[in-house]
Amino acid sequence: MPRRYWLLKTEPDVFSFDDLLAAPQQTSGWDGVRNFQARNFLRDDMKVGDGVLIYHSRIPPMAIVGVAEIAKEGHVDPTQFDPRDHHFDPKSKRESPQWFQVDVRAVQKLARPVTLEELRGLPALKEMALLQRGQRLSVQPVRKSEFDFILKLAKSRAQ
DNA sequence: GCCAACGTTGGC
DNA sequence: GCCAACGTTGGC
Repeated sequence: MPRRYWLLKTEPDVFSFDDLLAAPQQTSGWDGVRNFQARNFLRDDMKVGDGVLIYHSRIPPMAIVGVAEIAKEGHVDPTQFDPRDHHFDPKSKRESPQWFQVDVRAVQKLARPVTLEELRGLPALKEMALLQRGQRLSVQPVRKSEFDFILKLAKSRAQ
């Protein structure tokens, strides 16, 4: 099975790439995802060693800011059972959990953020999920060509 | 803060 | 199973 590539969105005021770098072993559970399509990627498709782009949404500058990798494959997201947690799901039963997470380990911060604005209009990325109209999935597959292109972009125009 | 896009819920 | 109402995402 060849290595696959993904993009994970996060709101940096909630959890940023710097927070991931500061975590023990630079690793964190990617919990709180409450969308079935995204859940299926987390539970079924992500494998240890897969490459991950971390994207900051909502707070400007919206940008891809770092690279990570899958450190642990899909396992139960405990926040679904915690009534005090923002992501609590009263419909989730312990014997049949609905929501899953992976563990993600930081690999490197990009030399500079690659902004959404910059990504738009690049022919090499015109099919990238992040850039499609109306998309809002927080867990997205990324092509190897797109992953490599973005890493090169971050280096080539680094200040 | 606005609102388009889209996912989910629930009445029927 | 349909679909209107509602809630959320996330760029602007």
